[in-house]
Formats: sequence, C-alpha cells, structure tokens
Amino acid sequence: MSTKSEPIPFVDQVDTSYLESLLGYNARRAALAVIEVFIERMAPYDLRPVDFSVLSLILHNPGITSRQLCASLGILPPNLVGLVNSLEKRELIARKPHPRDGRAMGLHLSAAGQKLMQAAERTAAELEAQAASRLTAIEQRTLLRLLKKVYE
Amino acid sequence: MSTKSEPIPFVDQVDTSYLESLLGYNARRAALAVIEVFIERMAPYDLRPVDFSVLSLILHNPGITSRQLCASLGILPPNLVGLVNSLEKRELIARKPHPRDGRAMGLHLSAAGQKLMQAAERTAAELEAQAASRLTAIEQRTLLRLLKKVYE
DNA sequence: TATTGTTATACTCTATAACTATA
DNA sequence: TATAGTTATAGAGTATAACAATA
Repeated sequence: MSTKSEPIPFVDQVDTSYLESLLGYNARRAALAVIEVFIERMAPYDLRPVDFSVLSLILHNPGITSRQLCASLGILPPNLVGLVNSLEKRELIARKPHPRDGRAMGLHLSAAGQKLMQAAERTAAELEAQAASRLTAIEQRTLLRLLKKVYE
Repeated sequence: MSTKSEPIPFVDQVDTSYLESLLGYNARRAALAVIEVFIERMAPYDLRPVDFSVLSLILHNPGITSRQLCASLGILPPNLVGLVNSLEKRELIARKPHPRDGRAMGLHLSAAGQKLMQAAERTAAELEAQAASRLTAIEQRTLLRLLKKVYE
C-alpha cells in the first residue's frame, strides 16, 4: 500500500455541465429568470406574479369562484383566502353571490381592477416582446409548445 | 339609465388561454411538473432536488467550497450551512482543509456518497429518458437550447 | 479592507387538520 | 355525504444583519 498522502484537490472553475444537461435544472433556471423580471416590472402595480394570475383569471372569467381559481393555479384553498381578502381590501375585486351555488361567491373585477389589469397586461405584453427579442418569433412559439408538451 | 339589474355571470369552464400565452407561466408550470417527478424518484435516496444538485456539483468538482456552491446554485450562504451539515452528518460528504485558502473548507464525497450519487444519477438519466419519450430527441435538445437562451 | 463560513432571525410560500354553511 | 370557504397552524424556502477567522 501507498504511504504517500494524495494532494487534496481544489476547484478553480466550477463545472456545471452535468446539471445543465438536466431538463428540470434548466426549466427551473429559465422560470426563475423570467419571473424575476416579471416581479420587477409588476412592482409599480403592487402585484406579485400570483396576484397578477388571480386578477387575470377573474378578468377573463367574471364570476369565477375561489375553488375554480385554486384548481386552475394549483393554489391550496387556505392559501387563497388572504390573497383574495387583500385584493378585495384594495377594492380591485368584489365578491358577489353565485347565481347557482349558495355556498360559493363569484369574484369580479371592480372598475379600478379593470383599469389596473389593462395596464398590467400591457406591461406583460412588453415583457413577452422583450423575451422574444432574445428568441426569434419561431423560437418563442416553439418554446411555448414544447413547455406545454412537458406539463400537459 | 337602466332600472333592470344585470344578471350576475358565473363560470362553467375556466378560460386559461391568456395565462397560457405567457412564457413565465408556462416555464413555471413545466419546471414544477418536472421537479414533482424528480422529487418522487429521488425520495428513495432521501434526496431533495437541492441535495441532489449539491452532491452532484461536489461529485463533479471535488474540493468545491461552500461559496462556490452558493454562486453556482443561487443559494445564499446562510441557507447552505444546514444543508451541508446534514449531508456531512449522513456521512455522504466530508470537509477537508482547502490547500490554498485557510478560510475555506473543500467539500468531498465519501465512498458512500459516491455510491449513492452513482445510483441517483442513473435514476436522473431514466427520468430524462422518460421526459424525452413525450418529446422527440430533437425536441428535447431544442427545448434545452431555448431554455438556456432564456436565462443565460 | 474584503471574503469565508457561520449564527440568529424574519418573512414568504406551501401544506394539513378541522370547522360552518350549503348542495 | 360531499363540497365551498374559512381558520389556525406547521413546515419549507428564502432573505438580511452581524460576527469570528483568514486573505
């Protein structure tokens, strides 16, 4: 057996090539990068990504219920309560009785909520165009198609 | 002005088409879908995604420091401490003095850690193949390329 | 003076159990 | 009996400030 001790290795440049070959690693990095910019650009509206998603679904689905929001966004009901309360307190949304289900409350945008979301969705469109500038129009469409294929 | 009250609308099928047109929404959904399967398949090794990432970087970069891990993975130093302590307590990794920097400790896989990661990376490869089965080989490569383009 | 690793701590996000009112 | 909305609470993930040892 050898009596010489091996020199202890150290790292100069970190090799991340293995992780970069994994789909999950890349998908997470890309999602975080896009969402980081989204957070910055939505800050003037005081909207987090989840607030934007909720308001956007209410805008395009007037009368949607909390339960439907939870199912669509993968949010657990207890975690939606404070979120909706906060948006109601800001008078961006209003609860109205559901015409078919006495247990449920339909959610609707107020005039202020509609105005805010009109501006916010315009900003979101700018963001998409910004991302698209790094990708060609075809690449952009391809990326969305492949991402959907992964999670659908 | 109208004296008739408008009927209150309700939602039957939720329309998510607007959100589905946004890159951030799709990237996040795809990342969560992939990571969910990753979590399930790594559970037998008692490894969360972040544990796998850390051990994998140590495997491919023997002697890497905590600071280098943090920079590579976007983890803040205080949040890495418990993680590394836990892996050391499980005797999957060992700290050795850094040959060039007395402040730093180099991280190395133990024999057990190497054996575990050999199996875990084999499982990760199976996972990739599984994802690839929903995508063609070309689509898989295209997706990785476009995702990198988004965050690099 | 700057950096590595660390402690303490706070804030956000996510998850589970249990309750009420209604279907 | 099952479901919608809610409360309370616990756990995981992420963030900042500050310190000792070393560069």
